Amino acid sequence: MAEIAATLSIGQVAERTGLSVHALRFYEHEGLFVNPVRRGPGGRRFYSEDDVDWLTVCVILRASGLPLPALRRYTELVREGAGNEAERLALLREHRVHVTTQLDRLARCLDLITFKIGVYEDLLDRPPAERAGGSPGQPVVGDQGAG
Amino acid sequence: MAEIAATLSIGQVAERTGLSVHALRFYEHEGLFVNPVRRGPGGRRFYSEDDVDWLTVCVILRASGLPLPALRRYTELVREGAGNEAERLALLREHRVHVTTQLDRLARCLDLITFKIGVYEDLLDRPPAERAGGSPGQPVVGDQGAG
DNA sequence: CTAGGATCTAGAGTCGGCTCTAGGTCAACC
DNA sequence: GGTTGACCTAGAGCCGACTCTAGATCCTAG
Repeated sequence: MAEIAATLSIGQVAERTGLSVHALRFYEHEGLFVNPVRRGPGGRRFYSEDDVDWLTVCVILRASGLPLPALRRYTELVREGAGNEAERLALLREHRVHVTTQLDRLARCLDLITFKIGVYEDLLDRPPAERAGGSPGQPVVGDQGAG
Repeated sequence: MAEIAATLSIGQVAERTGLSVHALRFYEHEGLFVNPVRRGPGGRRFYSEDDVDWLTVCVILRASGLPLPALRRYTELVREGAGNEAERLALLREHRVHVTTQLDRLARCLDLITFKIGVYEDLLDRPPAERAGGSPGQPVVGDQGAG
């Protein structure tokens, strides 16, 4: 547990989290940090490894569609400290429902896409002669003749 | 195959597809219809069941994240008719990659969320006395003490 | 005949989440 | 001492995909 790199510049944090330096300043402005970002000489921001860990969680929550206001709320709860775990849990559970719903919907979309891909693959596998003979007038798939 | 409801009003189509009437006009403007939308007396739009079928596909493709320009391109290919199936297939395959990537990412996000939910559930199941005694100073989970 | 509701057009506005600009400071190197 | 290059602030701009507005038209019912 050596004291390595307790202070990271905004550029370094951007590189590690995948967020842009603009986004980091924006997140700070939006109250998405648990602890106030410290400043070095000249007013430059310095971050800790804890900040990076927190941002990593934020990135994942954002990637799963948690809107900024909800993320801000969650941050506030964490900032307030122990005692509000039930509310944090509720927020996470609500979000999990969202994510699973999204996953289900996407999976159903994937089914359709895969089905249509299959239809086109079959169509392109068949030689043209065979195609001309096959059940004329019958659309291969719904979309007005084989969309 | 009786000739029922060959003509639907924009309101009816909105209801069936889940798109708003505004969105339907917008889609038309954006070239997302395979066939030109016919007009009744007074310039009112009338749609066929085929239009509804097509829109249903559009809705699914949009829901899975296909951007409008790509959807327009696909529409153009279908409009052009037979002969460009390979290009349609390529477009769909590319999109499928996108969707599966999205699914993977979401699934990984879900893992984290579920993990954090588990942590909070454990925490809230334990009686307060027990909580006070448990490995003091050790964060329960990364986020600065139990995010 | 009139009122209500659905529709029309063209174009402006909204929203979320950044992203970029302008104009400036500061430290380090050549 | 001049030039990078990373950083600063405040605020404007952008993007995608609608959504909404205004003002007009049209059909149907009472």
